[in-house]
Amino acid sequence: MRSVPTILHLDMDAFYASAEQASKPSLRGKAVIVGGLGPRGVVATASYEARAFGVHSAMPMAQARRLAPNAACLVPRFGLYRQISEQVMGLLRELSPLVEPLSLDEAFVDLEAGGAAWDEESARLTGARLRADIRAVTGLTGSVGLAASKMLAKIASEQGKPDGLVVIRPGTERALLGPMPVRTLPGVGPATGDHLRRAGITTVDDLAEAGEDELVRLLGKAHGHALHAMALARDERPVVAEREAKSVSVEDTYDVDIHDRMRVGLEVQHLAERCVRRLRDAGLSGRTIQLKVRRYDFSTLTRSETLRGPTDDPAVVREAAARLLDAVDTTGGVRLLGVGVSGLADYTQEDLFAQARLGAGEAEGEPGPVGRATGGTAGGGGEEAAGAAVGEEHREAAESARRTAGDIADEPPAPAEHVWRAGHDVRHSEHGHGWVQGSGLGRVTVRFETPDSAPGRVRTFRTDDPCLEPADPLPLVTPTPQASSDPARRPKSRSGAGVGEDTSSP
DNA sequence: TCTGGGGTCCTCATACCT
DNA sequence: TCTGAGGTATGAGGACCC
Repeated sequence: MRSVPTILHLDMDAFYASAEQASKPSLRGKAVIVGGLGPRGVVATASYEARAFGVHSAMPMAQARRLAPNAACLVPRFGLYRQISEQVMGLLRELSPLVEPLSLDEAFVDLEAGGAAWDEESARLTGARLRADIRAVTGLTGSVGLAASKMLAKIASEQGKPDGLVVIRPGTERALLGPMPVRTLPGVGPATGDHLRRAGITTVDDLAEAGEDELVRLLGKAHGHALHAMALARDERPVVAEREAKSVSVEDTYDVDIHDRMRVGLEVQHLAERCVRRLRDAGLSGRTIQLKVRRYDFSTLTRSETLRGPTDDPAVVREAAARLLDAVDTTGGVRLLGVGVSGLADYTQEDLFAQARLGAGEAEGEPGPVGRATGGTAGGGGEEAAGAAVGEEHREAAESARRTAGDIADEPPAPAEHVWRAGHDVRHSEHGHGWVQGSGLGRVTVRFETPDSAPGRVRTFRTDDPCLEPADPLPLVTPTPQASSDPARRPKSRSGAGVGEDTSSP
């Protein structure tokens, strides 16, 4: 393990909820809960104001609403979060080529590899500057942890939350970790935590004292070794920039359990098609098809089948999923269905045909998947990508509406109309930009405000009002001409002037 | 109180091959 | 020809993460 705290972990504070507050002035300082709004929804993120009521991630939304009845509850807008995430990841990549994103709101950076830090002081300065840059570019706050390993950097950023920076000095790790509960360590969840508690192990010190053999006996080889090393603050995992996806899957939880076997079959077909769409969008194909069924009693079954070769053919995936479903008993009803593809390969069916043609005699160069154009999913123009993401959300909204409608009755298909989802942006030809505060009974309530306006006024319209249409999210910070492209602002040089006294250290 | 969605990794059992 | 050991692939399930 290195002897300088030059691994940085960034964790954006209450990311989805903060993004919503930044985009909606009337929600600033208020309890905001982002998550599924259906009867089986759970909380994805709660603002710190909502957390004060006891609301937290993964809590059933119904329970969250009881705890914080006045909170604003919004569905996630992944298009917006992806946009902001790209801005943040861009700032991280200015520091080092070794950036390992863990999710939209979290990443590791190897500052040493990028020359952005070489000792504790330079690391601290770089971390402080990064936080300032994130705030300037996105309007949001993030917490930074700095340490000599990934595990410790992550623990440090957790300690810094919200809106802080914590450095764990090399040499102090064991003393710091020792008294912490075992659940602090990554990879120790509720099940492992319980298991260890029953064995009398509750703190990191207890883990270290238990010894490697005992931990292997309790938890198995891989987990036992890994946990023992972590308890001794040993973590040699490098920051890895490029990680390839290993599987692609889609799943849906239904508002009401599905009992009708025919309907279950149809849903599986739809899921297979959506899964293939995602697979193709990523320029991938896969060999193993997996079906997931969660039954009425929450028991979960998976069935999988490995094909002779990779495919991205919707018919092939649909048929495999249908075969797998044949082997599953769904009497009693199902609450969730999912279809996934793993054993991924970096080419599509068309490539296979192309390769076959080449093999058959068209002896041209460049046969492999390397130079393949993948149709603008990654790295394309920012605005275009954002538009695509929003479109995707609208498609998902329509899909969700279709599902819900299907749960209620077998009615003839309704005429196409907009689905007004809470929190989503809209534009009114007369009142301008706003967001949906709620809808129902043929009415939609809109609050007209923008990220840089004062809290706006609320108006109610008919859901089919022709003046109202869905809109793309507005940028949270109005871009200034030379923002972030000014090299003088870049935290690259070794002569950085002092930045930020807001740092803390344990 | 009633538990999402999209992933990764590990363990254990089984089958097949050498 | 039979048997067992070991490696590898596959399938199911579970824990964990954000």
